[in-house]
Amino acid sequence: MARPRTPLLSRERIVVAALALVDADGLEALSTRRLATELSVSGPSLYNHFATKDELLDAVVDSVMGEVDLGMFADALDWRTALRDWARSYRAALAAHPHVVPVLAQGPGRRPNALRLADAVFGCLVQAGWPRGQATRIGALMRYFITGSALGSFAAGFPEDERLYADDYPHLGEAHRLAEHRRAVDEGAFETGLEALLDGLALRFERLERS
Amino acid sequence: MARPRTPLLSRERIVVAALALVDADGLEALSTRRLATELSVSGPSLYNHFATKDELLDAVVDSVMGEVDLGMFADALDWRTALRDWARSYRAALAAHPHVVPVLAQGPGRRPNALRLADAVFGCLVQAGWPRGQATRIGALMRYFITGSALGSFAAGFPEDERLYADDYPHLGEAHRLAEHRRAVDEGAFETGLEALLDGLALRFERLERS
DNA sequence: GTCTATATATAGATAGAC
DNA sequence: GTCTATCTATATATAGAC
Repeated sequence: MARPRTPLLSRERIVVAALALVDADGLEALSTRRLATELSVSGPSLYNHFATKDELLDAVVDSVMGEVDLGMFADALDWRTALRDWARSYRAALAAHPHVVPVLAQGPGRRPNALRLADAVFGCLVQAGWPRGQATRIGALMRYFITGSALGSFAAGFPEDERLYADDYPHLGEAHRLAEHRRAVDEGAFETGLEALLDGLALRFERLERS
Repeated sequence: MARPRTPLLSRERIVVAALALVDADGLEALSTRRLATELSVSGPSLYNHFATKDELLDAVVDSVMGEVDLGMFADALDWRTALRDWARSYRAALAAHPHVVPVLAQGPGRRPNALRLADAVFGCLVQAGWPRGQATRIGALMRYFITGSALGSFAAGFPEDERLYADDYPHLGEAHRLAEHRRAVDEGAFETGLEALLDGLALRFERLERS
């Protein structure tokens, strides 16, 4: 096939297909061949749009960060409400694409959406009255909790084979039933942890204001 | 070479070398060929000790879980002290081997050390008076926070090139200096988050006891 | 901007000699 | 229990025709 009238591919089409592939079968399933097949083109055609596979992966990762809502920081509510809403949106975006979490947990690098997110969180906290050092730590610890929440289901990690636990793990007698309640357990743990974290931070903020 | 008098390899020697390789260059660097070279044997020799590469990887991952101290749960101090000490030991073990975190965050599976850990944490919380449902959530949310903390450095994720931030990210003017203080930032964030979490959980525990 | 053909590297795993 | 030889599959990427 020669050059088509209108291009078959675009960076966006490629990124969308690549993300779908990663979501379905994991990062290691993202090969240029498979991606090209999915897009009904030949492998080398992709190199007209991305110089290397790494450049493509970067775009895929940042597209996930682009799904995170940052609007709550503009409206300047209190820091606690903004942080809660942001955390939920952030987790939802990551949990929809768990296989990209290990990559994006390496930090923003030069990816615009990731940098925009860091900028918004830090700006909100400083504006609310947190000292810059503390604001940095809060940004970090929130990312720790959220990426950890999206990296893997807690409930689904326990095999459903009841006999596995019986003899050796006295307290795990009901662990084989965790997978059934996967969503409730995982979301309950996230919400409990989020509120506990915010309560703990609020205690520190009160102390700060009194001094 | 024929069968040697004393075996050149053992499961333990292989696991230790494999972990060193993963620590140095990441999970994808763990190939049977490279591992064999590192051990001064030929590739296929490894298959006398592990049936598949997956079986080997499982052993590597569980060896990291074996580094986590669980002694604090036996002495039955208050749950808060035990949880704090355990969290620090857990994070230290994982942070020493960040490349295995995405695998072990998938849950315990059938790995004995991982199951032992889950059993100890859950048992401690229930014994301290937490309802079983709450204890499950606390085990989950602690794992979220700890794996997230060990998955990647927050500080090291920001490029040191000052010009990157200047125009587009008004609040990140000092972000290029984060990498310098990497350890202080990452450990400070972990400690702050850990104490905030424990404070928030303690609030809930008090409420529980009053009712 | 897409194609076919291909270069080059590397992977996990098996067969069978010793 | 280790070896050599090899099978089979798959990867990223380039050259050059159209």
